[in-house]
Amino acid sequence: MSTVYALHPQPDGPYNPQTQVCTSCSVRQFALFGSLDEAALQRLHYHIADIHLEGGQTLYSAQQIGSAVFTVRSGVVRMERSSDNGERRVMRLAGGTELLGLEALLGQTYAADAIACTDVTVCRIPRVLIEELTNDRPALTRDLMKRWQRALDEADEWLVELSRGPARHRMLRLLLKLSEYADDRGLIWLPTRQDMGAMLDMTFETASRLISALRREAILEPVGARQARLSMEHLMAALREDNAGR
Amino acid sequence: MSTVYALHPQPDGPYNPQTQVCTSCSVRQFALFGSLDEAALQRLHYHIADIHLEGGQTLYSAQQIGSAVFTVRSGVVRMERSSDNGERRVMRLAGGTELLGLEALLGQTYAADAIACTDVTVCRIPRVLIEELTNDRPALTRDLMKRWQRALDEADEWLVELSRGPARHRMLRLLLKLSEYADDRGLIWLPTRQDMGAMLDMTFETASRLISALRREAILEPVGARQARLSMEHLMAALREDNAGR
DNA sequence: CGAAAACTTGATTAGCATCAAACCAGGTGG
DNA sequence: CCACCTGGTTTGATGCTAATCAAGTTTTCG
Repeated sequence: MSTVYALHPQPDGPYNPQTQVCTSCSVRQFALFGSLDEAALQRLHYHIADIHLEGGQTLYSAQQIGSAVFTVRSGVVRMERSSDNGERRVMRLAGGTELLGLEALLGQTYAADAIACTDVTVCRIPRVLIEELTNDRPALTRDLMKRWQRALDEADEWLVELSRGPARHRMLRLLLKLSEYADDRGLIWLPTRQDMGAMLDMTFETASRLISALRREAILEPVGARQARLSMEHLMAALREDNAGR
Repeated sequence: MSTVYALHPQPDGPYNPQTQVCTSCSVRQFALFGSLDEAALQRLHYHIADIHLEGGQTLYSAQQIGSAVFTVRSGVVRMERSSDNGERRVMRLAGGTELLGLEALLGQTYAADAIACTDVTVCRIPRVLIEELTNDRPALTRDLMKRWQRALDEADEWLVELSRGPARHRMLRLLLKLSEYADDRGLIWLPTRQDMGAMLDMTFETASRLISALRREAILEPVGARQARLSMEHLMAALREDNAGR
């Protein structure tokens, strides 16, 4: 069911080892190599692979020895940890231009599972390539540090905004977070109730009740099974009201 | 009440601008400059200040423009954010050899308040000094990246271990975390009930009830007002039992 | 010593978990 | 094609956990 590309990228299937893909990459100016010119890209000795995943597939797993980082080009990826007794906790989400698996650059194992929520395209960037580039490109290290800081900011946000207060408040904040990853038609990805529970530390029944309530309040309108349209005005109003009442 | 040293270190009082302090620093081999030899330390143009804080004093505040990072040499510091309506959330703790305020190196404002929990000694390391050193010491950048990763690991741990599950479980995990910062006599710093509430997202009454219960169970024995002795065996037993029951 | 802050404990209530049942959509095999 | 199954979802009934409100005690500090 779930395929892992972190260690053994296959030369066929979703794997596409053309470095040229970078020069035309839609997220390049925001991504890691935004500061590199085309000449520098041509000189790369190692392959940047283009990977496609369907929702539910695993990009990499916690405890694996990581030999690459990944730039998300489209779709949403969730970072989660699950304990031996089957309990899951989604720690954060990652969307366009985000860089995942930074710990691999330090020779550490991956700290969490990275699982595609929607259909996802990512670039696999080998660690050795980063090492090669940083030798003559000190600007890249600063870029990497900014990536770490961004990950840290996200972690803090989940701690402060999504792990605190009553269930309804947490759900509203989650919807706000999901709106950051809305597609071009303005639709957000709507997780399963189980996943919502793992994100917000509540049971799936509670998540279901909350979503039903928000639908009745016209904050949310499901579109198909895994998507929804948000009314940002109603959402914002609900959040304000929610903040006022504490 | 709370003094801020981040922007304007005073030449008198707790401020001690001797670079020599580094060569004899008790945490140097674990800290940022562990890899620097004495000659390199002598060449530093900028002062590393030695700062002493009492419990409750602020090291720096969120939103300040940071011009320095800080190495904790002794004591415990808490990182917290408080919203305009007075709600606080402690995001994590930092103890010996930890490096705080990394975001200052990227020209960002501090992301949280850093407040001394116990009496604390820290080194103030100006950003310009780091910049100077990284020019001819690429190993330092890798060291910095490890610091970022460590902060991220801590953030993840708080998310997974201390922001999830029933109140008693979170309190037990907090005590385990506090045991990492035990002093030489084996005593842990015991936060106020308010602070426990801000760390674990519960009311101070609930925190008080839990601590009282744990005292009755001999997991915890208060020593003075702000300290306690832990029975690690009892604590571990309680945690196992707690994990089994879910 | 007196006031303020922190802590403890009790009574009540609200919010969420748990247990349970029914519903629905998509997929499989007869 | 339909019966069936499975996994996700919804909703209801009930109970437990932790918030809230309240009072009293201890500690701290000017």
